[in-house]
Amino acid sequence: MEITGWLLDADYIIEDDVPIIRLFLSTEDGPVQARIDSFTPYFYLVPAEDIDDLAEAVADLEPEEGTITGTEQTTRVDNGQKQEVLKVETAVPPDVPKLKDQCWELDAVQEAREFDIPFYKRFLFDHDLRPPSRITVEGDPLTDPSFDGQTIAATSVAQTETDDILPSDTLAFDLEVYKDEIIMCSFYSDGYRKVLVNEEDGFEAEYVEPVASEQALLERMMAIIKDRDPDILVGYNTDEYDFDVLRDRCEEHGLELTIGRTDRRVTFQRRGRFQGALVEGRIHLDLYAFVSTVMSMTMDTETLTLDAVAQELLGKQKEDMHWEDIKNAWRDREQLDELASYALKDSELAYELAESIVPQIHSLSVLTGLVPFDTCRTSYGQLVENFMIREAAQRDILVPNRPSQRRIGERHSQGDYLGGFVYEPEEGLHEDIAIFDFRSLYPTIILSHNISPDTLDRAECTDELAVEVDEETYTFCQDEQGFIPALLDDLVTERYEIKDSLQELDEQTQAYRDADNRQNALKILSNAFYGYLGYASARWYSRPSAEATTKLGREYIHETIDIAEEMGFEVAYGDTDSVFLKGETIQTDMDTFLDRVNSMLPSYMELEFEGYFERGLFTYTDEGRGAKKTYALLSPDGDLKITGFEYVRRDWSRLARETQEQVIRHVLENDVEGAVEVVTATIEDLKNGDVDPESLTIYTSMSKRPENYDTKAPHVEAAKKAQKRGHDIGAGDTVDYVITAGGGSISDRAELTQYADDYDATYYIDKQIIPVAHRVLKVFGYSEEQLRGEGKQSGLNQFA
DNA sequence: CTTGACCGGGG
DNA sequence: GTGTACGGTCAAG
Repeated sequence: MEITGWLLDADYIIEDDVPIIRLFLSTEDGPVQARIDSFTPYFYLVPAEDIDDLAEAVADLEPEEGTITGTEQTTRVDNGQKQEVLKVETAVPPDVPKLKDQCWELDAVQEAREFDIPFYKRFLFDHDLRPPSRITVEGDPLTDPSFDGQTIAATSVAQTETDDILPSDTLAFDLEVYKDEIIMCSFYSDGYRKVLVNEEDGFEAEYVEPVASEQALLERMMAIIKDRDPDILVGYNTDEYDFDVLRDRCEEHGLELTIGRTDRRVTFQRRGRFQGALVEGRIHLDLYAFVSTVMSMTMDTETLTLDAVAQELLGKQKEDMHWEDIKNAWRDREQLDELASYALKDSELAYELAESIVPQIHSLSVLTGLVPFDTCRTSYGQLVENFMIREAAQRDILVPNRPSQRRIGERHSQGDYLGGFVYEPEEGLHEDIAIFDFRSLYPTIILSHNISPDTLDRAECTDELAVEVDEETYTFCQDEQGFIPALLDDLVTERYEIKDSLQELDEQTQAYRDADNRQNALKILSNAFYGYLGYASARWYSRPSAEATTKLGREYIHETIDIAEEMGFEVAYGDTDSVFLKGETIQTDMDTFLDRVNSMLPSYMELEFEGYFERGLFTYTDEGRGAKKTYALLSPDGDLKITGFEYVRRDWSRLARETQEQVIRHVLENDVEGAVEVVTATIEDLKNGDVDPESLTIYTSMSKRPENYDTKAPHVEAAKKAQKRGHDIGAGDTVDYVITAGGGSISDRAELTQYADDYDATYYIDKQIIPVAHRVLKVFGYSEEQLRGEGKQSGLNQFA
């Protein structure tokens, strides 16, 4: 029989000493497990000298551990050169590491290769499967009571359409815990809301289901997941928190945590510093894992709390209930419906985040060939590397070995190399700024200059590109396209095509969203190659390639600046791939400028017009030089774009942040006096006690329990005082406090916001408002004293 | 200035 | 499990 379905996940098991690949599918007729028993584990040996000598030595080998089931002489491409290798096949995957060690000791062996690629990945890469798109399997039905669905013994597997990606069938969940016991478990899905509550009385909401005990809650929770049987299970920080709790509590009650489609319990896959909770037969995605590893790079928020991430991506907030309130409410059995609603909200946010994030994970999976479980938890470096390994398999390229710890240390100890060029701005206000930037600068440099470890310093080459970096000269052979440029060629070309086609699609359609996710995945991956070349743990690490890339980037920016200056524009600022230009004729001469720059650029590279701004503010550093990476821009429609002002952080009060934004806005609207007035008025309000203490709150997280601090710090003292009032504050809690009026040190007067009846105006003026305002207004000659409303001559700080 | 410990998210 | 992979910040040395 033949079955077509979306490939959710893959793994392998060993039965009767035979490795069996298991593919978990979702089909229109329900879950399917396809088992393949014909795939053989293998690795490669590179001969020290002669391939026949090597083959003979391996044939004579009597392994102490593991079984060699066959060998084959074949040819692969190694660092751009043809290389004869011996493919060694083993009985089971665990034999591979054992046998490669024994083989590597043979004199005839130079080195072993491709011995550490997990068996299920090897299978997916070699068959060019792209989870979670659709595949077709052929074979006979099989009885397997351990799987909740149909099982078939597959004899053939093939990818069908890669653009037919798994439709959403998602269940979000979240736990609430009090004193190490689960008190609530919420679920959210399309048309489904449920909060299980370990408390039988007092709840009104229709979605609440009371249960009699924690054990009953766990049993009901597992039953709900099995009953709803979702392909995808999501949550926020579920790998490191919720599943940890579930494991512990199930153990406590003697329950098995089985919520997958097999009879196996949830397993925890250690991967360096993270663990992933694997639910067999489904895709468990921890949205925090993907947000923190991949998405945070392009996000504005500094913290990756569910609240902040939902705020930025969805424009929505969690309900306004603090952890302290939750504990108290539960302890006193008060506001129970608010509690349930809070619990539900977290699942709802996770579900809504999943609607936008999961398709991105899927697109990256289709591109890299990783299963969504892995894509969700993989760093940029691993994403690139897995993509390269799969492409290497398709091109008969021999994958380099991972560097040893010693080698990684050596790479680190080489220190940093020069990055992008940053133009030091002249401080003050600049008018009429046009910003231009290079479209995908580093990917297009690598592509158009054929920068790659396998084109570097080639012995026989007719067309060489020399790049001088410091004292060194690196040459990249232009005769044939290198491995990395070839990959980027595909990625960049496809992305440009999709970007073009997007313009003809309606944004509301699924086709648009699919194409947009695909182009975003292409962008994420292609932008990660440059970083990968300089990543010390990379198999294809090439510091010369990374250095040459930034060197060429600096050259292109300099040439762009030269052309701009020749044309009479003034350069206000520039950073790595962008230039900020000024000049009365900038609007009319823009096309000429772009033409001149673009005509000097090689193919693929392009300078684009990014935007026009009426005014820009640049500050200077304490040394009196133009501050790089710190500026504010005002667009013609009144939008502010603020970059790098360090006071715009959570460890500053909201009043300070808002004051700085207002000051910047006034200054950009050519109203410096108005900016000063904002400061003066804010100071007056503070002095008169007219400011809401909420806007003075400062947030700091506790790294340890309050009593374990040796030093006296405001947040620690506030926490200690709160403890005396009966609060339970532990390591990891975020403390929100206000500096109150009165005598003693700052720390003595720090109180949790809820207990702050007043505030210390002097503190907020001197330590919060003046610094953020002065940061901007010093550019216009204002001293801190002047902003405080004192005569410059006084020089005394009366508030000290 | 360099080195080592700590931290992220969750309740 | 064909295991075990981060990067930034901050206090101490």
